[in-house]
Amino acid sequence: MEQATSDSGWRGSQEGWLEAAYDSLLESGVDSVKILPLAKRLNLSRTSFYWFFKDREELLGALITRWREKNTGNLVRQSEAYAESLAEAMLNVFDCWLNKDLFDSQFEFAVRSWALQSPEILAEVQEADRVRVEALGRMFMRFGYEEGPADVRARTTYLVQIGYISMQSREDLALRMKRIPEYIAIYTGQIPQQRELDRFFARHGYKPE
Amino acid sequence: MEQATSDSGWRGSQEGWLEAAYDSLLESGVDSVKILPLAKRLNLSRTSFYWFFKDREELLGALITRWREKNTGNLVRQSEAYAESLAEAMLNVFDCWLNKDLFDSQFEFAVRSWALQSPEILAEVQEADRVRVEALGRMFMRFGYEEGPADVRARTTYLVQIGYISMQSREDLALRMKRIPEYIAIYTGQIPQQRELDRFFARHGYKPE
DNA sequence: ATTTATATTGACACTTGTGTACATTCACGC
DNA sequence: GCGTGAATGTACACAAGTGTCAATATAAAT
Repeated sequence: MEQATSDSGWRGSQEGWLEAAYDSLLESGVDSVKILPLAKRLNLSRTSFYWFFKDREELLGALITRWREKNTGNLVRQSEAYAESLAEAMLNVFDCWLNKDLFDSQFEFAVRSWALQSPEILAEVQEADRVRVEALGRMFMRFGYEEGPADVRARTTYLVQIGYISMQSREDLALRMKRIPEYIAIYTGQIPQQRELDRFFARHGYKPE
Repeated sequence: MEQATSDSGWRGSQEGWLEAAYDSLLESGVDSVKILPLAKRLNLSRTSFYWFFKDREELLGALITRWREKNTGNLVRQSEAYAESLAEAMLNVFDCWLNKDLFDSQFEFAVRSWALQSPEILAEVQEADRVRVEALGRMFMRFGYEEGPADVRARTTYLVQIGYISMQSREDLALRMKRIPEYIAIYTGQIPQQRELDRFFARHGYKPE
């Protein structure tokens, strides 16, 4: 009979292997996503894997789908969210950079690194970049920018974040928050209102001194 | 007796293996830098490798040294070069982004991806980031910025470029040149002088319409 | 011609990974 | 308790990589 996938008494599951693969990908890159080590981690026999996935390829495909839906999906959504000013709209986008549920930076970096050794993944990443920059460009245009300048500003916004991710630096929340108003000013040419910042800080559980 | 390393009648050499390793690293990442495939590429026996290098580790170490000396070395040099205005100084830095001899973007990306699977490389990359951002920060300070704002602007400048590299996009020279003045304006808050731009365009062999 | 340092090779022993075939175990419905 | 399908495990065959060793080749110096 069919079985609810979770909590069915069995030790393994699609999700279990996928989660282990995800962990390994983030920690050490695609080449570490090998069935043998995952099996050890899960305390399962290596070959048990093949009950859930056809082969390694299928597992890697599942990882990419997960990445695409989470990161690109949420970034586009945030860039389209309601806002009264450009600064507020930008702060909506910044939610992504501070909330792991909206945008998974480590996942992002791991996938971009993966692109180096796989043309298919490279195509995926470049398509994602295109979609994201276009979404940000539309955001600037909603607030009165012409297409050209909107594009350069969208790129600056996006590239700084991709660069930041690529630096893999682990700065604390306070330091990052302190820099936010200055970044907003550079990207939008606008000083954010204090109440906009307060709302932003509040929803990220940050209390400025 | 001692022998000039190049053109000594032998087929292999330190440089030969290193060059092959470099090519493979840029094409497909560290995990592709394997002795067996390199040997095939060089039409040499695999084991011949061990005459020039102790083991794979030593080869990878040589790659890192090459990267450090080239990319970090030149970026720091360019940020310290003579300039009459901040915009001109920034254009000196931009030389790096347009001249492969000064800054090797693909190499940079490959090394950053490598950092994902090796704590030693991660430490190298983070040290490089620190050194580079500090050098850029000093450049802004030379032109009157206070330490705080100089740091944020240095970061923006640097992060956009790292982000650009991370996008692995292959845009043509004309498109990139067209965006330069706007980027300079965003980073420095200054409009570059026409003669500064002309000098910059000229030294990169670009003729604006 | 002989030596010598430099370079190359094949054979060996080892490790880590893949995927298939077949047998076994387990939880549950009847 | 018995069967059934879902899940796991064992055994096999294979591929690609590492590094060591002893044997051999090559160019040049004497």
